[in-house]
Amino acid sequence: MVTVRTAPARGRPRRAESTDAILDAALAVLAERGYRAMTLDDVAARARASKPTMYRRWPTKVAIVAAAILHGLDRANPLAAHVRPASRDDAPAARLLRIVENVRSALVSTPLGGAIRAVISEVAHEPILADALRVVERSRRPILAGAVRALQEAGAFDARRDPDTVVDLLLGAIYFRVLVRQERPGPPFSREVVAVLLGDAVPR
Amino acid sequence: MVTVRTAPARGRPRRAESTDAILDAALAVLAERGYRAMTLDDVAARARASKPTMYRRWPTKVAIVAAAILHGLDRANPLAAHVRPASRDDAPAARLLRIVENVRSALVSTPLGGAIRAVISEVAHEPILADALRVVERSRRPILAGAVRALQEAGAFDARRDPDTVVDLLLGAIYFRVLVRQERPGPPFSREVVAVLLGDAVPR
DNA sequence: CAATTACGAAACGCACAAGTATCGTAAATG
DNA sequence: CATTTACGATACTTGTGCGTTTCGTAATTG
Repeated sequence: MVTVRTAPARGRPRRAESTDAILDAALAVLAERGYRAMTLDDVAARARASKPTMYRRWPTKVAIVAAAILHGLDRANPLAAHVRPASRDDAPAARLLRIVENVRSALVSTPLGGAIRAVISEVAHEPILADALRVVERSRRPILAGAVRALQEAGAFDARRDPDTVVDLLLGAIYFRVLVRQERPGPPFSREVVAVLLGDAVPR
Repeated sequence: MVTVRTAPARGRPRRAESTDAILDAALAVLAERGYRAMTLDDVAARARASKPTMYRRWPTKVAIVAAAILHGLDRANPLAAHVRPASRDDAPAARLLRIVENVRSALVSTPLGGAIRAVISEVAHEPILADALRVVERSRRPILAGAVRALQEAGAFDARRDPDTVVDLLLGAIYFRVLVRQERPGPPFSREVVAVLLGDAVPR
């Protein structure tokens, strides 16, 4: 989380809990109703805050949504542990599978995932959202690409292939299933996706 | 195209060119401005038609957008030939590559592709759009899955893998690059994507 | 205690876009 | 020629939601 040093602090300080509550509410409403149907009155009500409190923190609706997504990302990193973090000690194949599965479960069944699905079309015309989505994307990519590279070094996967493209295939399959085919695949789908690349050498 | 038999026809008939012009305009505006910012006045102006003319044909904005997408699909099938149609006579690998490339170029640089990118987030809350997107998806899937199956039968690809999942990887990679990574990959990307599955045995 | 800033509640201004209505005219049928 | 329906142009109605303002109160500093 990037915190900006603020002025010396006069008068009554802002409630930090409100900030969190607003971003959580925004994420939830976004996932439930989509970007278009999400109103700031909804968010305010859900956060038990007032609109002026929101506008004191962010200037526009898109800014709030972008902040909510980054907030969701901050929140997801520690929480991803509930599935089980992919550790350096795993066998490369198991490690890859675990990361893919984390991404799947995040996209399918977390507020951040719902929010991403809701804003993905807006991104083309809202630079602020585009930046936020890029941050999310880039937070996962190196981990995944690293796992692919480890497999290549271990001789388990063709070393001539570009790891970034391989990541596109893996994550793309999940996004495609959810966004285009409009389904909510479960954990077995992650296994099958990884198996397409590694054959039946997918553990656990 | 599904045409519904209409009433015996009294009075002045509707201009079929207007219908086409409206759907073309809708597709273009959709791709340019996105669903939210697209106004029906824009569409009417671009189609050189009036709003009543539009509302005589479809009842709501979403209905127009859904019709435009299906119209774009009708229009794309013959036009996909401009790239070069994948024929039954191709070698399986070449055939697969050609279909993937067709999908890539359609998504990246065709009005239908732009429209799909624009509506993909709305789909979750607009059943009419969800149906339209499903029609598009299902129009391509069997062709792709068939090409995968041919490769499996030819022994060029692991026969134990589910062809539908393989299709998700292929198309997903393209959609992911465009929607999430916000890039516009060119033809080489199609080759690299297919190469991830088939190795360097990708022809042409 | 004075000054400053935050808070919730409520109301408001305002722009914008979907969908409708009106009107004079055009194209079809019988 | 009478009837019916479509057309473009234009104006209109109506709802909605962003962003602002006001107000009485609370929390902080000096």
